[in-house]
Amino acid sequence: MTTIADVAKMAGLSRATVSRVLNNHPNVTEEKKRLVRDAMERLNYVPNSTAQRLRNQKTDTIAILVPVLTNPFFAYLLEAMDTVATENNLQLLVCQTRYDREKELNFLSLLKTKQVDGLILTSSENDWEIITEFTQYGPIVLCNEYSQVVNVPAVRMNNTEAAYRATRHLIEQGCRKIAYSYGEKKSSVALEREDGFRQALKEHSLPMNKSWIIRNVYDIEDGRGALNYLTKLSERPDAVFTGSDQVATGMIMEAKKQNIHVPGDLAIVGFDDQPIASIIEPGLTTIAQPIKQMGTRAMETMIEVILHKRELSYQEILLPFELIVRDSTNRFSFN
Amino acid sequence: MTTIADVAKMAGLSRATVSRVLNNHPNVTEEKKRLVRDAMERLNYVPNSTAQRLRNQKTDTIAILVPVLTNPFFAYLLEAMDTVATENNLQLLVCQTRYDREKELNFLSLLKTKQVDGLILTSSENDWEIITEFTQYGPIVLCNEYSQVVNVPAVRMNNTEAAYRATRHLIEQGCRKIAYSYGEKKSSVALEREDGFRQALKEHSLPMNKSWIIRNVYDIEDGRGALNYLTKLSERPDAVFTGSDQVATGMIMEAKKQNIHVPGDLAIVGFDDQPIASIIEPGLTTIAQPIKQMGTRAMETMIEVILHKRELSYQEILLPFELIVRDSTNRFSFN
DNA sequence: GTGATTTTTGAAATCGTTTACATACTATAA
DNA sequence: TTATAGTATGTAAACGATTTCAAAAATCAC
Repeated sequence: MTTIADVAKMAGLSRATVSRVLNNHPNVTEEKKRLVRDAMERLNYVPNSTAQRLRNQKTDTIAILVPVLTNPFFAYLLEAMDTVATENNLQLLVCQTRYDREKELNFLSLLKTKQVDGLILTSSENDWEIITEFTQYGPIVLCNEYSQVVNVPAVRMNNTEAAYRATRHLIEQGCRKIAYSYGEKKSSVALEREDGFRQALKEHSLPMNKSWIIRNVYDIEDGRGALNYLTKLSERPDAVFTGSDQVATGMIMEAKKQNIHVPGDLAIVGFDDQPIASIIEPGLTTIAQPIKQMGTRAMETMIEVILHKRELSYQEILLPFELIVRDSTNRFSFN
Repeated sequence: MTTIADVAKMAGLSRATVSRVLNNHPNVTEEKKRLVRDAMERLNYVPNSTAQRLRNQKTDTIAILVPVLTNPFFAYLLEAMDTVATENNLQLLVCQTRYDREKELNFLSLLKTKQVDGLILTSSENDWEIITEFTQYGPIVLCNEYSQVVNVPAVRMNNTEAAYRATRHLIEQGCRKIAYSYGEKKSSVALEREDGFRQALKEHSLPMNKSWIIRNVYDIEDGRGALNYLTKLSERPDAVFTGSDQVATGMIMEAKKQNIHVPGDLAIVGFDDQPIASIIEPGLTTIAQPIKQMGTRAMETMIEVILHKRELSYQEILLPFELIVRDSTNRFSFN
């Protein structure tokens, strides 16, 4: 491996001068600059970035914790973050937690071991008290998931409000027995949505049947299972508000298979407005999240801290959502 | 920041001994071990991994170059790689090239600058000669994309054969005027598929109309555009073989909008067998790639080199594909 | 108790950079 | 010419770990 010392020797100069050329310091004569550049060229020299990291005490890398890459919501979120990061010469370390507490802890330790300059959390398996501990090792920004306990910036959507609106929409469509499905039990996202859901039911004095709350559903396959579960109940719901378009899609597909009419027998609302929502038939009513904005703002906030040394503290960036109505809830003019 | 020196001081021992405890070296008395561990605990010490990387001359990180994260094909590929990497205590550095030559070059330099121990390429924008140059800086493995020019392992599918089979299937369905769409011009994947496509046409003495070859289509939106392009032609094709389920999906959606019947007016074959292929109506006939296997084998090959110091040379790992027939090409019993 | 052997520990070099400080050189002003 | 300021370069000490080598301590054999 060719090092700065080799370049220095070949150029007949000291390592310091070579380093100065490398970092565009002033006060290096054009002649020496040329000498150094020639030597670098000849030796095909590239600085070792591990050494630079050690010396400069920064990595120019941000860790992003996501549960899974295969959920489009997180893929698009990452894409947005990546765009901003790249523009600012920062690397992204993409970390898949697979909804696993242990894995998440390991990734959080990246901050401790100084492998990354900052960390963005998009979901979380551990208690907020535990996560709070890690804030002493480096900047953390929350995106999507959030908590007031952890004193850090949070970029998010008002999930309570969104769930409330989605549920109210179902009620307005004439649904009276509404089910709710979500993924992680502890997730703030799921809790908030459940709040909004309950609120809407309460406002209309509708019952809240415990067996209509389904947890641990994440993807299309889980959605199919959830639908099967619902159809086996003695008292079936006439609508379901799901935590994800993936799940809703699985439900619609299984409903078709079982000749359950959507929305006639069962109206379905998804979440995220993923491409799939407008592809499946019937089109899926869903909540459109400002994914791109969320990713962008989260990364920008991180950059403020990392690059511009801004102090980091609790700060809530609330982004707007939109209820997209499609046929999966259209009970008045279904064919 | 607390360093190994702090621990050493508190334990009343040397840095060397602390390091030995850290790395489970033999020949450290239980008593000193305890002393060191206590000190680490008290000081909440964690080794700085940048320093370890510099000293050990390895990063335990593999870079994976993918064009985009939002294409499920690459998301699933990454997931498979991630699984194997994690089991072997390796980190993944996910790099989005966005089909950009410059970006790809920058990521390739990660090898030069010793930021990663190895690199897996899943697509490629630069000439193979350029990529060959980088093999001197560290191990490269090809996955999906491939080339015989670069003397490195390649895990892939026989795309020529797959395209041939898909096209023949269309011909067997009675199609005679078949279009072909792909993304990257230089990509080996696209070239191979075009080969297979041409071969099948030739075998059946079918014409190959230049205006039926559509390039630069990647996603659902591009698929819509491609369909619009085709419908505007004076001589329209009666089938299209696309390079991706995303594109095929876009075409189906736009076809519906324009009242073009699939497969009656236009039969469509996709590629990848993404979830979407069985969700859209009509169901999409497509080639199922062994994504999980591809990712797994590629990462395993890399690990052989990194962890077990196996010599790396050209080696082709060919994996099987499957033609999944659905309604988008079923011209005999469509309703 | 002595010498040989083995185990345990520490001092110092190393990985490849950057930078504070010292020094040498150049230019300017009196 | 000399003092002064400013510019260009080099020396050596970081950054935080690991490891070689040597020395010290413990163990063993007689």
